Amino acid sequence: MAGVSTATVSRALANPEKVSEATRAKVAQAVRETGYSPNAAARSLRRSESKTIVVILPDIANPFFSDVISGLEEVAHSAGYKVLLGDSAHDPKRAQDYFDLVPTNQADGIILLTTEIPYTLVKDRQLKSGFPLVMACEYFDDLELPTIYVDNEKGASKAIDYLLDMGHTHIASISGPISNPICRDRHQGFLNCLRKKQLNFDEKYLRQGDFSFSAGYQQGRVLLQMKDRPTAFFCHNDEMAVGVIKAARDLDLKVPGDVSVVGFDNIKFGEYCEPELTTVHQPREDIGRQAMKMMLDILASNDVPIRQTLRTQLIVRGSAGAKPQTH
Amino acid sequence: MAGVSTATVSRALANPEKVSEATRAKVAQAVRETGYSPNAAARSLRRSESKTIVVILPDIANPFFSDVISGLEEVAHSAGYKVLLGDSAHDPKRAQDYFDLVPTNQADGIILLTTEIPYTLVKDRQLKSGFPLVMACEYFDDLELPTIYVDNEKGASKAIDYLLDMGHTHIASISGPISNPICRDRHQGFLNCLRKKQLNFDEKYLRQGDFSFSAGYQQGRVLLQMKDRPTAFFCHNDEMAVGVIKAARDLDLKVPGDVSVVGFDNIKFGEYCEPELTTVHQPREDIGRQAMKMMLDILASNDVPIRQTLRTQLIVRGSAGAKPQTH
DNA sequence: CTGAAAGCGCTTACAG
DNA sequence: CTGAAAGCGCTTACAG
Repeated sequence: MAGVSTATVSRALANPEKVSEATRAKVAQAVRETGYSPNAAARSLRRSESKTIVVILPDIANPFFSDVISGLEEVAHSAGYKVLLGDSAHDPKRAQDYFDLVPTNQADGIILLTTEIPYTLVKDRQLKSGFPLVMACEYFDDLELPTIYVDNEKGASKAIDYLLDMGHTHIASISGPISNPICRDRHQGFLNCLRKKQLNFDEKYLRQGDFSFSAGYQQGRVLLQMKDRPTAFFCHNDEMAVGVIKAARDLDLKVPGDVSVVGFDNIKFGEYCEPELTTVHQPREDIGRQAMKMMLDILASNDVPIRQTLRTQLIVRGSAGAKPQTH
Repeated sequence: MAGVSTATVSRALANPEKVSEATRAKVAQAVRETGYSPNAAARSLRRSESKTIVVILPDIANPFFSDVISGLEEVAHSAGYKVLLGDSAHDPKRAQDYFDLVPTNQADGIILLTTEIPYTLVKDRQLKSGFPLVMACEYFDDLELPTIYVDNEKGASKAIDYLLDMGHTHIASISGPISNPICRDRHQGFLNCLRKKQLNFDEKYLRQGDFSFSAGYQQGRVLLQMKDRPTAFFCHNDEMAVGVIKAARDLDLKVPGDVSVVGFDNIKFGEYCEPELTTVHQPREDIGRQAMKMMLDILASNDVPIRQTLRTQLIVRGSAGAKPQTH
């Protein structure tokens, strides 16, 4: 229709500078009239790239991830990449399926936001050097994977130092799964602070949850019903912290009058609960942006650092206060 | 390696019943040894289908959508389809890009969870009969699009009848954008209930928000500072309802003692705020499942209904109570 | 600056 | 039940 070969059309569309201005105009006109759009499958086949990055996350419903995703998409989009979101929570077979998108050329790389997938899956891929795999938010401690996350030990320390400064000595921890390295780091930060003050940690004050509201509620309830109940809680995420606050309310305990609660993540909702949540902020969009930049660097065969950490920030609101006098 | 032609390998993998058992075994063995995986781009090109469905939603951070997505993915996955999530919120150009995935063969269909995208985009596609487009949760009232959503008018009526039964006569409404048909339906349900009781609606009690926490907070604050402030609020979603509760708290008003608040959607978080939220439940996973089934029906050239509605349910918790005596 | 031609890796109608 | 062959729609090295 433009009176030129398909080769020229291809060039006019993909590398306009390789084509004369007159031809470019004719092609553009014909494209407009016909409503032509290039077939992406054919292009993928020819170029062996899909311009798609898969992001595997444990739970779409967790508001923590939405900001990470925004950051990820921002960078991806401006580089002409699409983001395919994969929820792995329900079964490990799904994670497998998502990983398989790379060898089948449906995706160019994988960004992992969770360690809750079969370890061998990651290990095998990581061994093939050149498999484009980036980890964000969490990490595997025995794998040399390009990773971007927050200094969890320091983050926890900020929360615990704050509670110690308010006089608390009986501090409980509602941790995420202790198999998770970031949870171990946070717990380490916790212990370090106690040690500096020559305080011992009583193991009965440590409970594990799965980062859900209800885990926080259940574990909080158990701890609050102990005869020497803790006067403060450090929770490994905000949803569990909100669960603890509800447990306290149900037991007629005031927050922060009777119990102080500190969360982790700084999700939006923390500003709207009662009392407003004191928490440790993670720069979620930044994590997302950096992770996608790392991925693009890998795909461009640039060098990428193995691990990179960002800073947290203690956000002081109303859910933590002085240790109660009577205790 | 299996000593057969590529045609036979292809058949052994895609239509095992067309191949002898011995051959099938040889192929399977070779696949295992080589780690072969078929190139999806080539398959897409040949079959002209991508087995990918794009879902366009206004805001990934809104927890309302995560359950819809679960339902969508459940059905998609079991039919061998992938789901590509697209956040359209930030700019309309993105929505355009997502729509373009269909003519370029990168996606087989579009599921829309929002009306907040350029209208012409949808209109043009809808005119091309056969363009695989399904709408869920919301709808365009002047477009004949296969749509699955909830009976919003009835849903609102359940909330309002409940408030009227408790003696409230000054009920405020914090609506979503009134340009949104589902918001008009909800408001209509509201007005119908008042009319049945011979009550007039005072327009000053109607405020619009954008479904965010902060919109609920701001509009709630304005309404609660009126001299004849309402004794009850009907909010078009739960986040705005939570915002109103916070506004009441900041003004030293008790919920539900001084003000009753009812939300819409029944998001998880409603169970963890104080007081727990009374709200109208939407069967979100069902909506998702049905929407994806409609899409698969369209792709299989089966007939699909233009509009299908599901039922809501009033969830009574603690945020709404009797009209205060003193008022 | 442009065209002819080859080839990316599948799938499938056709022939045997 | 199996193979040879064509073709899906691009892109790009090569030649002019």
